[in-house]
This record gives sequence, C-alpha cells and structure tokens, in this order.
Amino acid sequence: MHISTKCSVAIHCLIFIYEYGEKQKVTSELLSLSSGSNPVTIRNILSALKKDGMISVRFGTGGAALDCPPDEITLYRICRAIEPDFDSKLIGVHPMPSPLCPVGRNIHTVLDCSYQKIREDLCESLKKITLENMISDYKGTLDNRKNYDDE
Amino acid sequence: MHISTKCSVAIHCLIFIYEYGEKQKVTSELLSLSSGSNPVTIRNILSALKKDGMISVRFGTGGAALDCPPDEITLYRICRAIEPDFDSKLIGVHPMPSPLCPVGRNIHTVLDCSYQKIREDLCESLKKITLENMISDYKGTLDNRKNYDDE
DNA sequence: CCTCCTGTAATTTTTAAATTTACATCATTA
DNA sequence: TAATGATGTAAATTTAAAAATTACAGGAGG
Repeated sequence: MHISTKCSVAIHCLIFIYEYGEKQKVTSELLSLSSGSNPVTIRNILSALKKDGMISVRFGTGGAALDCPPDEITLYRICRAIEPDFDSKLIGVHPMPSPLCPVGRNIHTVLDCSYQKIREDLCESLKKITLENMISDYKGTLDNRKNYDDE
Repeated sequence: MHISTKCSVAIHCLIFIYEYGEKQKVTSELLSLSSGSNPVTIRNILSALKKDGMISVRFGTGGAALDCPPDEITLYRICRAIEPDFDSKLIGVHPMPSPLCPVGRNIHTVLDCSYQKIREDLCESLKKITLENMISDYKGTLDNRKNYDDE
C-alpha cells in the first residue's frame, strides 16, 4: 500500500556501510544515531538485507559489511527484502464492496487488471536504480556541498 | 506515501455513475452501500472529483453524473484529485537523520534524486490508464461472469 | 567470564486513515 | 411555503498500521 520509510532507512544504512564499513565497526547503534531511527528498527532492516545477501553482519562482535557489488543492489531488491509482499501492498483496495451490486461484485477484478500494470511498471522503474547510482549521487552531493562551503 | 484505498473507491464511484447515473439518482448513500464505505467518505471523494471537473453533483436534490468523457479521466488525474500532494507522499523518508554525520546531512538530497525518477515513471504509468479502459474491463468482466454462470 | 554486540519477541506509543456524529445549506414538491 | 431528502464540511471518535521501546537470550572475542 506504500513505499515505506524503512526503505529510505535501508538505503541510508547501505550507503553508510559502503562508506565506513571497512574503516570502522558499523553497529546498529551507530546507524541508529546517523539515521535517527531506533536501533531495533535498524537491526530488523539489517537482518532483512542480510537474508537477501546484500550485506553480512558479524554476530556477537558486531559490524556490517557490503557483501555484494553495489550495481547488483537495485531499489526493487531493497524494497522486496524489507517488505516481502510489498507489490501487493502498494495500492489500497476497499475491502468490502457489496456483493449485491454488479459494480461491487466485479470491482476487485477490474482494479486488479489496471493495478497489475501499475505494479509492473513500478517494479521496472525500481529495478533501474541501483545502489551504485545512489552512491555516485551521494559523492556528487558531497562535492557540491564542499564547493559551496569553500566559496 | 502510498496509493490510498480512496482512489479505489473513487474508481468504484465513477464506474457506478457511468453505469447508473442516467437511469437513477446516484446518491452518496447508494454509493456507500455499493462500495461498503462511509457516506461521508463518499461525499468527500465526490467533492474532490467534482472540483476537478470529472463529475457534477446536484446540490439539494442529489444525484451525480459524469461531466467529462471517460477517456479524459486518467488514473493519475483521479489520484491527484483525491490527494492533491500525492506525488510527494508516495515514498516515505525518515525525517530526522543526524546533521552530525555526512550521510545524515546528505541522504535527503540523494533520496530525492532517485525518488524523483520513480515518481515521474509512476505518473506516466498512471496517465496511461483511463476510466474508459476500466469501464471496458468492467464490461468484459460482466460478460465473462455471465458466460461462466450460463454453463 | 565479562563485555559488547546481534537477533527477536512482546509491549507500548505514535501517527495516519476511516468512520461517526452533527449540522448548516440547498432544491424540489406537496 | 414548509417538509423532505439531499449535499458539503467540520469536529470528534474509532480503528488500524507503523515505529519505538523494553526485555532478554545467545554469540564472539578479549
């Protein structure tokens, strides 16, 4: 029924891990501070990303690392990992139309028909954007800000 | 942040009005019964569709009618009418990343960059589907069901 | 064996969506 | 012209979904 903020937090984490994962121990506590969301939320997100093979998280001692080339991590893959049935939740449908009315009896079929196309298009769209793209956007943003600060 | 069920209800209403608007007085009460949602919700939806010029609603006496050819009513137009800033609400962003962290300071810019593309693609996708399409899906569904029932 | 971390369940809080209640206003008609 | 049956909206309540919190078992490494 929506694209959740968890997806944004996941991207935040992935970029952070890419940038700092090799230099320091990236814990859920640290990601929590950086992203402003709760450590447990972070751990749940990391756990989902890990199950999907995008990152590895060291149990016990802690620390996360990318476990997959950034160009293989698409926005679609992130959404799916975070919210396994996100396709079906994307668009809300009113649950109880009347079975006594012809429109009520058939509206779900009609909606599915159009919504299916929307979902497919959206998935294509999400597959076109990768973590690699976003990392390069991030670097570009850092540079811009640097130049701006220098002036 | 999502495509709401109100959009589905709006489509329900539009198809209903197309089918029955000329034969009987389509009131919010009737649409409420058919769709299973509240008459006030219906009135709010009809009000939004009316403001956008898709339908006309007779004040006082009641009754709704299509006020626009079905091929000019796109899913995008419906979504926008129902939820004026739905573009910006489509994807959730975590609101309070840390300004002390380089990733935190720049994540919103980075996300906007990718999300903007997603939003544009989605809008294109929504513009491709019209009420005319959905009405013909509806008629097809009616026919299928009829044949099936006959067997 | 102590410390710091992960993983996860259960609860509570917060936020958003939908319903309900209430009532002013307007057209029709009896 | 008053009664009727609608719309249009605001405000309050209820419901449902998302996020945060609390709690704790278990692993790795000094």
